[in-house]
Amino acid sequence: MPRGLQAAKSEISTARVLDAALQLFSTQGYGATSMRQIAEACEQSVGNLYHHFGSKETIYQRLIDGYWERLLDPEHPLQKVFVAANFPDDLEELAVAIERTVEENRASILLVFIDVIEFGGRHIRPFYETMADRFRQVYGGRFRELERTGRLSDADPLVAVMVATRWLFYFYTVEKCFGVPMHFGMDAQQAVDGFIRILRNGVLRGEQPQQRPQLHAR
Amino acid sequence: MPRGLQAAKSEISTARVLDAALQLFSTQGYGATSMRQIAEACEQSVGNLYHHFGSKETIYQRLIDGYWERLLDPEHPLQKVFVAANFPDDLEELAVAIERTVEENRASILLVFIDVIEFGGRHIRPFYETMADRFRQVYGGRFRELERTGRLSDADPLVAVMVATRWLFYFYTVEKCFGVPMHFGMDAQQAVDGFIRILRNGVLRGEQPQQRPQLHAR
DNA sequence: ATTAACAAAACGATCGTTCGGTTTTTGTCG
DNA sequence: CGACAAAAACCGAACGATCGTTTTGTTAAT
Repeated sequence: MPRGLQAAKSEISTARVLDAALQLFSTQGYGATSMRQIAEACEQSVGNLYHHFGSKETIYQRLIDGYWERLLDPEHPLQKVFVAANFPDDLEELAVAIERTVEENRASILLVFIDVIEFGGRHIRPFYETMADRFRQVYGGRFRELERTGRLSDADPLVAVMVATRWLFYFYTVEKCFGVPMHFGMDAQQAVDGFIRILRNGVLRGEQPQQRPQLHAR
Repeated sequence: MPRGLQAAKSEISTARVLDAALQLFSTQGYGATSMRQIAEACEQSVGNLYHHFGSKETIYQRLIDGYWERLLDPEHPLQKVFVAANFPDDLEELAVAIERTVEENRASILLVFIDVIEFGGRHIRPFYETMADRFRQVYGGRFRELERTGRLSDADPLVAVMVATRWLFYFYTVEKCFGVPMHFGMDAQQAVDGFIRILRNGVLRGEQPQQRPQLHAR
């Protein structure tokens, strides 16, 4: 069945191949997963996989690209929270969006760590650079008006958003992807609620302006 | 050379083998690293490696155990900060201790992620359970007295310490181990200083008691 | 007839591990 | 001390399995 002018209607289910590969890569790593394992899992011949994908790394790259596109889609809940940019009032929404994102991309997120270890981050680097640009673009402008309201303390709001985003993302990643209790036995909801509360008001009583010790020198 | 009554005096440099293995595992993953690569890197024969270690996984296990013991050593800077428990005044010291810990254990920390991916966290789980116990033990008692001073807001101090510790650890891990800009292009010192400031005082002006929106339902 | 889709065998390389054999060290007896 | 078995250290070939990929061929759609 040759590819026609309309959308290619190939016999093989590409999605099924990618699903199988994702499941195997994310639980064994890239190098430890074989093409024969992938072929067996999606009930295809090894030869046919090479016919459609060309190489093992291409399959892996397709998985990374898919995750990337899903996350950068303007329709994605996480992007909507970013665009709305109601920090710090939207912290609960941010938490929920990140929780769902991690939940729905468990395996893909593990690919990120696999890439860092086995490829030196080669496949994911452009993704995070794009994210950083978009981030500064959205919040950079937004915060100039936010600062004028006088609601924020003198903490750098850009740092604050980064702190919140990364902490939540990492917390849910450990919680949902790693399966290892790396949070000192803390309960998830308690930890997230506590984190948000601290983020807004700090751990010290706010009546008197806090003295700020000199930050450590380098 | 049979092992005498005194400490075994083996010819082979165990440290050299482990160093080579750590370097390879941490840059390629476990499954993608071969015994022949390790043997070549430490200039030993494959047979001799099996004579002294028995299997590839044993070498890996020894590396995990070594990291564990280094971190749990009461003389380790990080443990000293934990025992002193001057939260939140010691946040700068905590940051420095964690930065140094990550710096000096770059490769071993990558082993943790390798374990999560390729072994489902089998080798590292007991370690984090021990950490959690010790953590609650130290800070549980400490915070009962700290709360009586009235300096802390009503945020759960145990959550606060966990938040701080994990955030710093993860931040420096990404910074020093991953080599990928995952922090939205934020500068390291700026981010850490900002984080500590936020942790103490929050991002909102503290004059009036903040209204606390209902946390999201599940 | 042409070409994509698919399957299976084959290729050279490499995997973790074992094994046979040699070298080196050690403990013991004369 | 020297001789000598026992044991550990060490090496490299070999084993069976499996790796990513290619090749060869057949089937099915256009």
